[in-house]
Amino acid sequence: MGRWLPNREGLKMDFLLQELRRAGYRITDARRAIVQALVNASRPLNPQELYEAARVQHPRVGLVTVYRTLEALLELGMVQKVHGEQGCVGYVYTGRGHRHVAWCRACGRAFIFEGQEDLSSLEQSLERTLHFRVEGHLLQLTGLCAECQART
Amino acid sequence: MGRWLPNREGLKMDFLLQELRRAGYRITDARRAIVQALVNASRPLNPQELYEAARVQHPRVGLVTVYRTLEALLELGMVQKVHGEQGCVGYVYTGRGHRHVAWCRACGRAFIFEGQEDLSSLEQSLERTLHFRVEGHLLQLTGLCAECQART
DNA sequence: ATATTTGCAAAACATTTGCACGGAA
DNA sequence: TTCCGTGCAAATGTTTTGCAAATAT
Repeated sequence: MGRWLPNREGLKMDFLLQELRRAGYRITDARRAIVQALVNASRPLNPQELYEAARVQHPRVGLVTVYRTLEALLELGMVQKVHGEQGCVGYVYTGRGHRHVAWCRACGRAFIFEGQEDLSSLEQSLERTLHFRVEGHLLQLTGLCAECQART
Repeated sequence: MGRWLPNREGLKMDFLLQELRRAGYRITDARRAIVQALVNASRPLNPQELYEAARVQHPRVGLVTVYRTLEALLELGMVQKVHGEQGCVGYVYTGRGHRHVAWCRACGRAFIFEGQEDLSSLEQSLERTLHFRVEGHLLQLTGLCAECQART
């Protein structure tokens, strides 16, 4: 792949920076480094890990700025917290829209996919039986990705 | 309701204590108080809140014991962590089996229901397209319960 | 020019651990 | 009697806050 062509991660990074700018945030070296580390990550990163990854690019960045940037990206719906069986395993870039996450417990990678109308029948059933009006949901899957199944 | 008849919460409490005993845990005053506070709660409680509630029954209980008891109950699948839009809102008794949670953002109550095979089509689709083998999932809903809708 | 953002240090908060005593089985 | 469980205190780990200096717009 020629290095003068933007790769997939470069596109994601530009998109994220655009979204931040559109929302009124300023684009700084710290945010660039954090966003870059995030989209380049092969798996969800927690704040500490993201901090360490961002420091490669921008050594003066502080952990606090990582927290603040994650907060902004969550607010904008660009990033999701990923839950493994034992709790939060980190944050992952999901992009805009209704995305779900499948997390491989073996390699730790997260697979992002569009949330189809999978849950509408469940939601209708809740509405009918409990009269509960569903506004949002958290759906995350854990298991084994194709490669990690093959590796067994 | 006659106080000599076990009420719904009393039955839940007995069940939880039995399950703890079956798993090899000893039944102590601290565990009794914590379990009682948990099943009597009208909404998910965090460790601090559960600690305060348990102290009504057993003032000598320590916060650490609450953490350790919650850990045991989670391990046994008797209790689930409840996630609101902004993060964890506490732990709720769910009983054995595959249960899902709908959390009302207005009154804070959690509604527990059986997990039907809602997700099997989604899981099959993941299997076909990504060859991802789903082993477990986290599904929680947020919205408004019937009473809180009426109250508007 | 000016309002946001940053990084530091410290505070606040949450959770876990070591250990001697107490209590369930 | 035996070993598990307890509560305390302290350690550890995580996230937030106040603030003066740096910087994007």
